[in-house]
Amino acid sequence: MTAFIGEFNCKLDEKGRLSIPSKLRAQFPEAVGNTLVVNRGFEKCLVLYTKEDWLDETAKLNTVDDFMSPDIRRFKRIFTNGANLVQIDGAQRILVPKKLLEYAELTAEVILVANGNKIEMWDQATYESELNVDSAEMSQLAQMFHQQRNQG
Amino acid sequence: MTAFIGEFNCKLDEKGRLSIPSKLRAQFPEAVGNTLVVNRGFEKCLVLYTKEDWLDETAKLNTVDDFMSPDIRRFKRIFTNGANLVQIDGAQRILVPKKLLEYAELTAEVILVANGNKIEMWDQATYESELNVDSAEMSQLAQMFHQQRNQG
DNA sequence: GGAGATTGTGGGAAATTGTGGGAAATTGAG
DNA sequence: CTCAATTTCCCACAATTTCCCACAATCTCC
Repeated sequence: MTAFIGEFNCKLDEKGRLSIPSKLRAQFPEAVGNTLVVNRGFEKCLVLYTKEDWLDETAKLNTVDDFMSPDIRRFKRIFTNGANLVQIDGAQRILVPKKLLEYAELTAEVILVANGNKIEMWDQATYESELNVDSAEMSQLAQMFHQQRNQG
Repeated sequence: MTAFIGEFNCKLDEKGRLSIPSKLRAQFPEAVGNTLVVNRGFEKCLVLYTKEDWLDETAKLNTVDDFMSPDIRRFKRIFTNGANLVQIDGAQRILVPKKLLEYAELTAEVILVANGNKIEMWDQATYESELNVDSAEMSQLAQMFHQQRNQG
């Protein structure tokens, strides 16, 4: 599995193109070629995957059978529905689909953040408020994480 | 795991480059190569890791699935927040990303402090006020540490 | 203490990267 | 079929980063 590192400030131009910082580009495995997958994130952000990691992600979905419940089917549909293939152009940029731009309310200033095998795309303003925690909340989160981790 | 020792005074030049004292450089395991990870610290400082140690830290995070809960995702984000890869150049320097310089308000005079497998980077002025404790406070802190430690 | 080696500091110049925009190609609507 | 809108491809300029060299400061060993 790929594990990306880094946080980058990028700009969207008026055409909705986002140039991928070379530091990040350099972390893509050879095999990526020029194709990535963008999808909606759970929060108000987008998520970039290598095609391979995306397939792993969808494989995870398929471990739960559609017969199970309407909600399962609905979740899968919504999750899969936002996914888009994007090509990296000659200037290291991708064209982000309009629908997704609107979903994440991306304007000009965008932050790319590595998160395991995913890369999240945030509007700068949104990102800053997401990261704005006081130490009380932080320690609460840490505790919660600790519990969840031990439960599996 | 690496365990660094020492406290060093360094200078940032106008390009934002920090030269790593040879005494510290000598403590890096061979395997480090020329790549380190810088991140924001909880306090107004930055933190340096070897890439390996950083991956170990984050591997813990990746054992918990993102589907789990919003809080999990938030915790991961806050934790990995400003991480950046940096390369050591031919003159034993790293280029500290502007964003992080601003965050820690680093000016010319910088202090590097070893702290387990991390190396903290402080602006000299900030560091001095951080260390400005009287003995009453010190013993109070020690007591608190002891309690927390026994609670787990 | 002095001479040579090593380390720290600064800056110039080349290479790379980021950004913008023009024009051709493609698509879709009427 | 034609026109408009979007997408793709390409080029060019600006900014940043990287690479390199040179000098200053410090350390080490004799």
